[in-house]
Order: sequence, then structure tokens, then C-alpha cells
Amino acid sequence: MPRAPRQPTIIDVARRAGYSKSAVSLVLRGATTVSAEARQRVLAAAAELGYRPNRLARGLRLARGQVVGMIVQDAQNPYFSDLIRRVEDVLLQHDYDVIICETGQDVRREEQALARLSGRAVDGMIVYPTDSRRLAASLADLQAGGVHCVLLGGDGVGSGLAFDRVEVAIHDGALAAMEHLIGLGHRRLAFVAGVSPQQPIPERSGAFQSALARHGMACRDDLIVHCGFRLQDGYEAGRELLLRPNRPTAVFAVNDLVAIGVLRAARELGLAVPRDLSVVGVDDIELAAYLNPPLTTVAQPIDRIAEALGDLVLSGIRARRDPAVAPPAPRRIVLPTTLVVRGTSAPPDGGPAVAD
Amino acid sequence: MPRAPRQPTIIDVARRAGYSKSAVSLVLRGATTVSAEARQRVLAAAAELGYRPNRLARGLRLARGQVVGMIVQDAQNPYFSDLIRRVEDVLLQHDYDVIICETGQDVRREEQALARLSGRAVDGMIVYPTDSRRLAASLADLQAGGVHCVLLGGDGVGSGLAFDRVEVAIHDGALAAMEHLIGLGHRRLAFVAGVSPQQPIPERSGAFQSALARHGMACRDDLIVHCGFRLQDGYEAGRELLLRPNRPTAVFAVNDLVAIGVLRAARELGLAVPRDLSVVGVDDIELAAYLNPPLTTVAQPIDRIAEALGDLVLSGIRARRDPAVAPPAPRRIVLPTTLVVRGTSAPPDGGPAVAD
DNA sequence: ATGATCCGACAAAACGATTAGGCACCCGCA
DNA sequence: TGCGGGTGCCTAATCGTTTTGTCGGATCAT
Repeated sequence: MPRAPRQPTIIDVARRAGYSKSAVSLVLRGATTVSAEARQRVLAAAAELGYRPNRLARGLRLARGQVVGMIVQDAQNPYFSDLIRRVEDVLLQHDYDVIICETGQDVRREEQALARLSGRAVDGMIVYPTDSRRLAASLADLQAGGVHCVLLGGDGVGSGLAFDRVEVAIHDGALAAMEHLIGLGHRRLAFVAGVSPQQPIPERSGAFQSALARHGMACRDDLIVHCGFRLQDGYEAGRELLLRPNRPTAVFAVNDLVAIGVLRAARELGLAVPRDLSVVGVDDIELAAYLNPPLTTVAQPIDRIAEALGDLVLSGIRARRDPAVAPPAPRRIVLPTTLVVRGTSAPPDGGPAVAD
Repeated sequence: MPRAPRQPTIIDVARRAGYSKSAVSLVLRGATTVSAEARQRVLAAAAELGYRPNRLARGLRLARGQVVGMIVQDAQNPYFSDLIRRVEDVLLQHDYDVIICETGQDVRREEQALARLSGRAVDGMIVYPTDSRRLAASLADLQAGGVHCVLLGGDGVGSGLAFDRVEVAIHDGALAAMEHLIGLGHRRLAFVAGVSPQQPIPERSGAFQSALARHGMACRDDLIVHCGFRLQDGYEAGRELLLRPNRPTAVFAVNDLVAIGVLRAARELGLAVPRDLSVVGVDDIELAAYLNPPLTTVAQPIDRIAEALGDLVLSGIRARRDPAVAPPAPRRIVLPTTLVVRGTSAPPDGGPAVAD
């Protein structure tokens, strides 16, 4: 039975190079107080042995695990999985691993995730928070303990808190979408929103309401249908909405997945898009352009979001490492959205195609 | 300036409980050699302090980090992101974190990922390998070093190697799909396959070829178009294929994303689906049912795959921990596929709608 | 009464890396 | 020759946890 070949440690390298393990460590950490010869021989020995530092030991000593945690609500939403991948790309280049925590809309799971990750001595944290108020305390604790936290939010979550933040100007995009629909002549518009009236996705619903108001339309409560953020949620909400006697001619959906769900509901009810119904989503997931018809949507600049998140978390970690003068003031990056008009939005037809 | 509140350690708990740190450790690990009173007071102290064991220290001591690595090619493919989420669910319940490594089709990145993870003392590994031959050596090393590896593959990857494996009977499903298309009357069929002739997705292309052969049709090389596994790949391959003079009436796509790409190409070329073109995919991602028309596809039992992967890796890890009698024989779980007929497959029309 | 056994708890040695502090040694200069 | 000040490397302490071995004392059998 072949005995498990233990990974070479710093001591093996030291022995092979003929130096002490501290010399090896110094070389590997790039200290200048080492002779050129020592450096040379240590590096050679490390290469020959295929030495890879044990990150657990390193992390234990330094009280940081070279890990960044990322908390999102739904890693299956292509918007998030795309974002995750890009953030991972950035962080991997700086030798950080990423642990993803998916929390649904569940604040308890968010807090569990925080606790779990703090046991791993995460260096940083990227959070798309569900309910910023409840999470704020735990996050502040974490940050006080040296974990640099960055928030992502297009909806003003946790504003005023002392965290780095990346915000997306969803409100502008949502407004543009509404103006687009109203400009096409739509007068019966509905908003399919996330989760519950208690968590109102303020930027998006705010844009919906103020666009209506600006054009002299009332925003009755029943024009906002609350559901989750997923395909099936959109489908169910869409059915409910489109079966109403006086169904809307245009729907603004909280995100693309929900929009796709609404599209399915419309199709199954015999409504043609965009003739009988216009639909606009948010996110511009890659798939949006592939739908039939392709989806009109408010595009988020995912690449720039990911880049900004990565930069903020990395520079925050660096700043925290040297206890330089002051704790850096929280930074805030705001990124724009763009309305991408495709095939699911058009002027309303003469009237509803189904009985009202 | 509030000093960073250090996380409580086992020593803090010991002090508070009035016992030594070893007593605390014993209690926490569930040893029986501790008095009931000691247990009680230790647990109380731990709870009061909100003690959470430091996984770095624990991992260093035990040479395992309570982490499972997962290597996939494209975490953005909804099939994989769904799978990842479900596997994470299973493993999280047993207190393992999961680190995802996305490798594209790049074998070098696969090996980098392996090296990186071994520095974290992963306990287990779930791998969807690109090229099993090259990866096999590194994986075998890893496994010899005590990391339990589980392979996922529907295409016979790395068969005969001493790893636990979950296989999906893609061949059967692909065959059923082909029989379905041929039964509908299609005689000009094409296969849009992954990547390159060097990596031929043997089960799927094999099924394509043998179905043709069984019905007396020749499988000319040009009936297989190689491309990647993503939306855009399918789109480009579809354009190429459907612009040919004698375009096929039916396309079997290597996965659903590629199928969706082909559908877009068809639409843009003015081909109606399924009248002018039938398309069948593989995976049955949730989205398939939401497309217009909904996608006919070979469904993989994702929930069962995830469950099987989780079980195999967990039981493998457990078995390795106690150096019980023998190293457990590699296990193999084969899961079935189902053909789900939806709206993108129908009998071929009188003939091509565009000039040939 | 005395040796054997056991029980509960603890001290101490790992695990692999970082780093402060110290110790030779060598150089130059007085 | 003696001394100061650099170099260049090493020793040792440390991070938080697990685990082996030990030890005092109680119990038990003889």
C-alpha cells in the first residue's frame, strides 16, 4: 500500500536548500535581508519539491484565510452567476478564493453564512443584502473584526452605513423603461415586483410610481404584483395579472427571469408579444437577446460591477492590513444602466385580444 | 477607535467554564470521558461567548479543511449552476464549504485549480473533467494524498479509473431523441457538438451516429458541427449550418444552451420552429419550458445527480478518515435520462422554406 | 491493607507558517 | 587590536485546535 505522499512543507524546502525554515519563509515573502545565493537555492529547492504553502497554517498565523465570501440571494439567476464568475476572476488573480453563500431571501441564512465564513477568517466580504437593517449589525461586527465588507445594491440598501458600496442606477434605467412604454402609448401598465410589499425594491417600484404620476396616471395598488425573483414566480404572477378583466397592455418586470415567466404566461394565454402585451425586464442577462422575441430590458453593466466590487474589496483588504493612519473612508461607486430596446415592446394594439 | 473584538477561542471558553482547554475540546468533539457537569458548563460557556471554532486551526491540526472543491467547465450554464447549488445544499448540511473552480475547457486551469485547492487541504473533490487522461494523474495524486475524488460524467470520461463516479445515461437519452426525430420523418439531421473533434462528447455523438446507421443513413462528417457549449457558440454554429444549401430539417444540440443559440439563428434566418426546423437539446434546464416554443430536450435528473455526488463524496471522506480495513472500492452510480418532448420538434414540412 | 483498575481532567506536543529578536560574523576605521 | 555597525541567518514564540499520555485520587478485588 503506497503511503500517502505528504505535501512538502517549508521545512522540507529548508532542509533541501540547506537553510532554516525562517530563511525559506523570508525568501518566499520577498524579504530583502536575504543573500542572493540563499534566495536562489531556496527557490530552486521549492521548485524541485513542488512546494505549495499550506494556506491553513498561513491563515492561522496571520488570522486571515485568503478567502473572500460572497453572499447573494440566488446564484442560479444568470445575472448573479455571471457576476460571481467575473468577481471570482478578479479575486483569483490576487490569490483569493471565493466562497459563495446563497441565501434565498432568508435573513437568517444570511446571518448563518456570515458566522460560518468568519470561522474561516475571511479577509473580505461582498454582500447583496436582502434586508440591510437586520444585517447591518452583523456586518458591522464583522467589519470591526477586520473583515472588509462591500455592499452591492441598486436599491439604496443600507445607505448611510459605513461600508464600501457599489450602486447601480437602476432607478434611472427603470424610469427610462417606463418612459419608453408610456411613450409607445401604453396606459395600462403593471409592475411585477419582488417578494413582498415589505421589501419593495424601492428604486424600481419608485420609478414605476413616479413615471405613472408624471404622466397623470394613478398608481393603484393592484398594479403592483408581488412575487419572487425567479422564472416560476414571474409565470404565476403573469397568469394572475393577465387573467384580470382589464389586463394591462404592458408589464415592467423586476428582473429578466420574471419577465421571461410573464412571457410564458402570455403565450399560454394566447397573447402575442409584443402585439397584445409589451414586457420589459431588468438585468440584460445574456439570454435576453436569444428569446423569441428578444427581450427589451434595462441592462446592468455586469463587467464594471464585478470589477468595481473586486477593486473595492481588494483595496479595502490591503488598507486594513497595514494599520496605516486612518481607517479609509467608505467609498461609493455608482454605475449607470442602459435601456436596451428589443422585441418585446411595441405600441399597444387596438385593444385587448381577450374578453374583458 | 474601537479595538477589533477578537473572536473567542477555546481558551476563553475554558476560562469561563473553569476547565482546561482540552476539556473543552473533548466536550465539543463529543468525547464520552467527560463528566456531565463539565459538559454542561462548557456548553453553557461556549453559548454565552458565541464561540465558533476556528476552522483554520482545526484544519491545520487535522490536515483537512472542511472544504470540498468542485471543478466544472462553465458555472454559468444553468445546468451547472443548478447542480452546484444543490450539491452545496447537501454539503453545507454536513458543514463543508464548497469552492467552485471554473475552468472553461482549459486543462491547464483544471490543474491549477487542483493545486490551489490542495493548499487548502480540501477533504473532497467533485470534478467534471474535460480531458480525463491528462487530469487523471493529478487526480490520482490528490486521491493518494487523502482527498476523496468523485467524477461526474455522462460521456464515459475516465472510465476504468479508480474514482467514485456518477454517470448519466446520456447515450440512452440521445438515442431516444434521435429516434424521436427520425420517427417524425426527419432525414436530414445534424449534430451540433461540443468544442472539437478531439473531444467528441462520445456518448452524444455516438448516439447520433448509431441512430443514423440504424436507419440506413450515412453520417457524413459535415453533419457534425463542432462548437463550444454556450449560447453564442450554438448561435454561430446554427447560422453556419442553416445557411448551407441543403440545410438539415432537424438539429440535435449538445446541450440546451447551444440549442437556444440554434433557435435564435433559425429565427433570424426566417425559419419557423418547429415547422421548418426541429431542435432538440440536452439537460432540460428550467428555462427550457419557458422558451417560445418550449424546448424539446433530454432531461438530466439534476436533483438525483447532486444527491449522488454529495453522498459519494461525503461517504468517501468518512471512509478515509478512519483508516478502516480496506480502501473502499470505487463506486459507480448510473442515473437515467428522459426525453421531454415539447414544442421544438415536429414532422418536417414539405421542404425547406428558404432557397436551396 | 495493598496493588490493580478506572475515571475525569489536564499538560504538552504536534500541525505549518510568520516574525520579532538575537547572535555570529565581517567590514572598516581608529 | 578593538570597537561599532551592518549583513545574513537562526532560534523561538505564536496562531487555535486536537490528541496522546499522564496523574491524582477514588473504587474495587483480594
